[in-house]
Amino acid sequence: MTPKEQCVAVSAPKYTSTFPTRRFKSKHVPSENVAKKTYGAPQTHRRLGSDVQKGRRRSKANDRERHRMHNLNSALDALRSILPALPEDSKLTKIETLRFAHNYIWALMETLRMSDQQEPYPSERMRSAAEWENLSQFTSKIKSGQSNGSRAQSLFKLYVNNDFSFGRSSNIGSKN
DNA sequence: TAGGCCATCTGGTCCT
DNA sequence: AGGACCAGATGGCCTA
Repeated sequence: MTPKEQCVAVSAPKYTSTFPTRRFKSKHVPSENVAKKTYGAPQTHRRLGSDVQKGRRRSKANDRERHRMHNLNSALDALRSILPALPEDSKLTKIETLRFAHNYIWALMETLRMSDQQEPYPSERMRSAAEWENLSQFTSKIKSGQSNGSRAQSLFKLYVNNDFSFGRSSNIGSKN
């Protein structure tokens, strides 16, 4: 098995995502014979035991870790499924999903707060009227189904790549 | 081709 | 002792 084939086999997930990926198209080939990657010599072992025992423990730990990460990904998929999405846009990355969820929750809370207090203006935490305009434009476009225009696209990116909830819409490490 | 994103393996640490 | 969690390492795929 070539290194490439080996890695593809190793990467084969046992779960199936409900979302098409934007950047990762059918790269994973389901395989029951998951090859083991070979890394450098093992470092000091805290636990004693035969190599066979250690091998079994490692294999079980790998299975658990894989399962744990699949659960984490399933939770992320569930989160994606309840977030508004642009029709032609495909799956958000993990970090985009978390940022968007963070901003979206905050926007909903801000909307509730304003309706409770009958305030026509955003809170002082909102940086500017333009910022509020962006937020309300985006939510209204989502609600009206007009979320496929270029304006909506740019607003969507604004939501995904910025953090609105700390008084300033700080860019939080996005490359965009 | 470089950089981003991902799945997986791995060893260490903490908890039950 | 064993499981959960975490971060680093590794290498493949995809896009700009």
